[in-house]
Amino acid sequence: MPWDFDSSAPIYAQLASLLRSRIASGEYPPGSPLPAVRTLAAEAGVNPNTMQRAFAQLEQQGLLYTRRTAGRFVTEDTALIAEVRRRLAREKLELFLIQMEQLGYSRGEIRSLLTETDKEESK
Amino acid sequence: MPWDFDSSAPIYAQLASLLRSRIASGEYPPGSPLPAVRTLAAEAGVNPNTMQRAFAQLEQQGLLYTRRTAGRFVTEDTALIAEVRRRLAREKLELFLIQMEQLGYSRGEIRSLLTETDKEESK
Amino acid sequence: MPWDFDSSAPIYAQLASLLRSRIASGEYPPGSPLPAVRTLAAEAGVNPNTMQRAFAQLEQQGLLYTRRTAGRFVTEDTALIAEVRRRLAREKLELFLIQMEQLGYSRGEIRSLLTETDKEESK
Amino acid sequence: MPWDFDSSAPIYAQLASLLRSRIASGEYPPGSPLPAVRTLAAEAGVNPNTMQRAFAQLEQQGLLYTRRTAGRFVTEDTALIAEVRRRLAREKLELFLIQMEQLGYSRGEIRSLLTETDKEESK
DNA sequence: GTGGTCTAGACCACT
DNA sequence: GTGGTCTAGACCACC
Repeated sequence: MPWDFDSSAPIYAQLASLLRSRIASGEYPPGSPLPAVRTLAAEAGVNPNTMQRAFAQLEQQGLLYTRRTAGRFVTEDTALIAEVRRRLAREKLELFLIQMEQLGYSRGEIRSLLTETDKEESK
Repeated sequence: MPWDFDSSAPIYAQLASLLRSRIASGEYPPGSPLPAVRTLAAEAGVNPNTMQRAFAQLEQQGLLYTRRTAGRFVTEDTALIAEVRRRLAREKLELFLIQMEQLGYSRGEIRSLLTETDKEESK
Repeated sequence: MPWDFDSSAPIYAQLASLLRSRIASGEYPPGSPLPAVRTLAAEAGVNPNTMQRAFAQLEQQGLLYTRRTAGRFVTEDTALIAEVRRRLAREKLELFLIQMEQLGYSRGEIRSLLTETDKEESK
Repeated sequence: MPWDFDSSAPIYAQLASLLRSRIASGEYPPGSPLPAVRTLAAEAGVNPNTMQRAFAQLEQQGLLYTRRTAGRFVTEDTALIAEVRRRLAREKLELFLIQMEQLGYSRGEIRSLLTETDKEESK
């Protein structure tokens, strides 16, 4: 039953997902300090509590650690980060492939679409 | 500004998007009659008015037409359908590529990921 | 440095600990419904949010599961419950032994104290 | 009413309790001079007044006495010390037994747990 | 009625 | 200044 509009995941989960991507992509490098909860909360226009909750998810996942009074830091476990990055990429790939197959695209067609855009890029 | 959680598009737009995919993919073939508004609305757990509005969008786009008393039918304009299909695929492709780039994946890496999953499929 | 008063664990952790004991001891049997968050919160004189947080800990630990709109239920995984019960007992035992050793009691003395109280009980 | 989290005893009481244990265990032997209030207060990171108050409790209990200008000394009343030691041990034992009973452990099970740890110790 | 989420604002401990 | 905790009160989705 594909009737499931409104994705509308909780905000804290969406924030967590976003921060996760930033860590995975290296935008927040391993070991680096993260912006303060209040800062990020203000930037995103959410309550600090909500942002806190997002961080809690990442902390539980081991992607960051907290030093009381000093702030939060990205984990130095680059292997973990790499693994998360792979997992995220994999998830996005699968979602993409499913959607394309739903539109009736074969793997071959998808691949040619890809090379097509490559050429456009190089223009 | 990447701070843009959800956006929570209106339900009728989400429904329209879904129906559009079904037409583009051939699940609802050209010229075929569409299920009744009431039926689809009930399936989706949505007010018939909302579903009506979704249909209106598609009709305006030319993807379907109404025959009074007989119901709604998918357009026979296969060229239009094909064009919509291409556009949808293109949109999904771009979104996918942007996400992958955000994770630091190059085109080459993406392509090898693709061929990787190809092999898994054929197992 | 044994100078570390405070104990003062967060309330939600204390609540979680208490509920954990009740599950481990069978006071809340496997599969049984738990009282509503609001009820327990009122009983304990804390904010529902705080009680929620306690439940979240137990849920993460797998000791209970949530059925939206229906309530929370103790897990049916009796093996897990038994394991938690053992762990809790072990922790309390160790704390007790450390304290007794600090007071200069040997294992033999501790054991005889135990049998002493047994006799009192049977009076 | 089992809802009674923390209670968070006043610091001076926690300090008194700790010092009491040290006297009971012989770490501060009968008749021996106690460290200066200021020293202990500094060690514990506490205001000397607070530590003073802890001493006052013990003095009232007869566990130590003050010799003006010379300082504080542990009582020579070994009977009293022994009695306090017994009382403390008894309290801890009872607390432990209550907790274990709450977890559904019988005296027999508790005793076998004890002998179990004995074997581990001797490894 | 249930749980889930979110906000606004507060206080604490630490440094 | 940091993170951590807590409260009070609100709204939502579900059945």
